[in-house]
Amino acid sequence: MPKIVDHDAQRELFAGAAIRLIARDGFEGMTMRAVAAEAGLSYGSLFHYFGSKDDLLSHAVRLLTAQQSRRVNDFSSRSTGLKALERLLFDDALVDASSRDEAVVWLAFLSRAALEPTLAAMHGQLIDGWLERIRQMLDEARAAGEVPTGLDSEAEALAIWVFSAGIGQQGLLYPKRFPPARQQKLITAYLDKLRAKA
Amino acid sequence: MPKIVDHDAQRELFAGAAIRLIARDGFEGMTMRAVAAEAGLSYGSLFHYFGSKDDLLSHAVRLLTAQQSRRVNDFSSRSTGLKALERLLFDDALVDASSRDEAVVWLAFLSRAALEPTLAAMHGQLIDGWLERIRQMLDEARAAGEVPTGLDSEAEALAIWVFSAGIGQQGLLYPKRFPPARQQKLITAYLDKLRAKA
Amino acid sequence: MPKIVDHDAQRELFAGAAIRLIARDGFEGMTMRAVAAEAGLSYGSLFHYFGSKDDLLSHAVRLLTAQQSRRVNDFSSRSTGLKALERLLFDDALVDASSRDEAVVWLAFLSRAALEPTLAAMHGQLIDGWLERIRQMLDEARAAGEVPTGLDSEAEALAIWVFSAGIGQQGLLYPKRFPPARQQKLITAYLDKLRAKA
Amino acid sequence: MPKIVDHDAQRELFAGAAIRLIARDGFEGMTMRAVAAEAGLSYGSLFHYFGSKDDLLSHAVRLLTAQQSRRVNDFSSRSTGLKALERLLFDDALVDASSRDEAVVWLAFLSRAALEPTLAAMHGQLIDGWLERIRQMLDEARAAGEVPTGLDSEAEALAIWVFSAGIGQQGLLYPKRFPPARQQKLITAYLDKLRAKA
DNA sequence: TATGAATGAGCGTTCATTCAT
DNA sequence: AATGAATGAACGCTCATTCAT
Repeated sequence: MPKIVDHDAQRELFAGAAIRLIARDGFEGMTMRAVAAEAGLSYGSLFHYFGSKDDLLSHAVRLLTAQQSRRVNDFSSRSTGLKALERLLFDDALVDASSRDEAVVWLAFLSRAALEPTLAAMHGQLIDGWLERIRQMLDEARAAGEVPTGLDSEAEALAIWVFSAGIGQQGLLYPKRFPPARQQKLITAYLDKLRAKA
Repeated sequence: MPKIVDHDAQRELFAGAAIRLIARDGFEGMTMRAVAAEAGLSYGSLFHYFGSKDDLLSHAVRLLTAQQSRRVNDFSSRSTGLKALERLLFDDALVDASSRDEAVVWLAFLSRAALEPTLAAMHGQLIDGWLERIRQMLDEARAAGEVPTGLDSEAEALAIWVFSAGIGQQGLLYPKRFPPARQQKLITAYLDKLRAKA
Repeated sequence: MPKIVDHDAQRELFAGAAIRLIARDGFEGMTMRAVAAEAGLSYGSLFHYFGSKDDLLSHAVRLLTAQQSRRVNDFSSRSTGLKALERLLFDDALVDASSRDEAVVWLAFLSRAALEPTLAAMHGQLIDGWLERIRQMLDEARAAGEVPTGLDSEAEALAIWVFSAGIGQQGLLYPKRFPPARQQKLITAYLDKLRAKA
Repeated sequence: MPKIVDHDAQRELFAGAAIRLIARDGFEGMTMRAVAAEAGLSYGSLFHYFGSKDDLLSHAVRLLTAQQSRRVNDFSSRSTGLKALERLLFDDALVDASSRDEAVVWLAFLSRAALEPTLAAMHGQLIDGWLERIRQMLDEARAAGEVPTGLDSEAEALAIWVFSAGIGQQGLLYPKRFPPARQQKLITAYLDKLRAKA
């Protein structure tokens, strides 16, 4: 009689452990043995759920980005326009103590994506999704008269994205000079410039 | 008398090989054997010049950043104001085929800096140096009347830095959507906003 | 359920292989690869049972000395007095073909103990145990009237120990001049001198 | 014009450095680079004077034993009988702080001699020389009436040798229990037993 | 399905030795 | 003769992966 287990729950258990360890030791520093130990499950069973380390890695990243995507969607549906955009960026791009682990894993992912086309493709899809959300918010803002009618929402979405992503990264790497409050201020100032033109 | 060799030249030979391999295989994917082969010298010889892999790694990063610092200094001394700043950002922040290797290594370095305080400190120093250069250029621009007199050059330097760094990173990771021309346009548009206020 | 193996039996398998190889190649000459091959198991497997070469080494020495200690205890419980002592020394201090490996490993251990305080401490404990056994036998012999009542059993135990240890070592290093028969004769002659005084 | 150097003096310089390093790091722990550094000479020149590490090692041991042989000869020529023997043993077998290095190297040598026939042969020759000196002293003592006329000087020389060698070794390995004074006492007590029979 | 023992390729590092100058 | 750079085999150790139970 097979033991009844929730396959997906076990997978998430392992993936969560992997994320914590990547945040601590980096992608390559994470070992399969350590993941099993961190998850509190046996070593051998890890290979029942993930065929290889790469498999686990990509699942962990997918888990991470799914959570982020869900948050983006939440924001874009809960409110509209520039205010929604600002709150989204505050919540998602800013890096503080609570989001540090995620940011470290994301950076590690980027570093690998620069080397592996497969991961680069995955990265591209995620970016496109986020850009589309931002563009929609900008269109809403324009319709609401918050920003100039001549605004090229696609180009501006790109600019906002790289700006806020850059801010978060610096917040992770150099928290002394880019504390959360400073990150906020930079984002607010940027959005204000958009508004000012109106 | 011993065989006459230029110690520093040999070190640069190895460090250059290391940079190429990091760009191809990542920090951890780079092996000492591969570096020796890439440099065209023997494996054992590598350890005459670098006591350990970490030693080689930090020297390679230092070489990279020294080159970047030198370029920044060149720009800030050769011309002045916004024009100088724009050329600096074009030359240094943009990522195209020719600067791809450097950008990959830099990203790998950032990824490690998120885990190791020593590298984080090194990163902080480099950032500070670049921020200072940008601030000086902004001050010159203000003195020349290119930007509003009320401009907070320190805060704006931060914004310019994270923006251009973010652009370069996306240029590396998603060249299809962020080709060099698009990167240029984004930077130009950003600087124009500064000017527009004047 | 995992493959069922006797963890301790595997450890002894490796430790036994280590002892044979130390006897052949010395402490430093023994390689982990050779131990695995000698034990008939794979290289990687060795590191499941011993975390490091030092770990294996100390376990091997411990195994050796445990066997010796057991023999000493056997002797001191099976018979008493000078006769017991003589048989103990014949069996334990003498070096012939059958005990050569043990003696070589022991000598290698001594050589390392002269350099490493940790091993020196281990050595001291072993010596103390053996000295105590010999002293007890001498006390028994004195109680039985085999040796003079004025005998200082502690000092004499020391003398007997260094003498028999010295003989065994020469038996190992110079078997032509110190064959087992000669070693026996020297020990017998020494003990006779004790008796003669009675 | 070749530089005028004292070939043998350079060799002794290296050999002396080797002995110090063996005493500190063991036979295998001694590296050729460290020897050159310790001798204050260049690495490459070491190989002008010694064709290989083994060559250096055997020369260092030869230097050590030559010094010991010289001392033994001195004693056997300067005085006679039991008194000479006692002084010889005090001076040569005892291990105190000043002779520790020599004793460590000697023990390392023994450990290797157990593995290499060449060194074992060298060891045998040295032993034979020392045994012969002791036998002569015993013969002198017998002629002088210090020991019983029935004494088997050859067998007794063997006994004295292994006893004093054993004492010295314990003095090295377990100085707390075998301090120099205790070593002396044990030797004196042994010789007294010889005399007592007279 | 679950477990952890078994495997061996690959890593960074050391080092005696050789060799060009 | 003197120097130290060059070489590569060998070492201890790690680790993802496989497999027997």
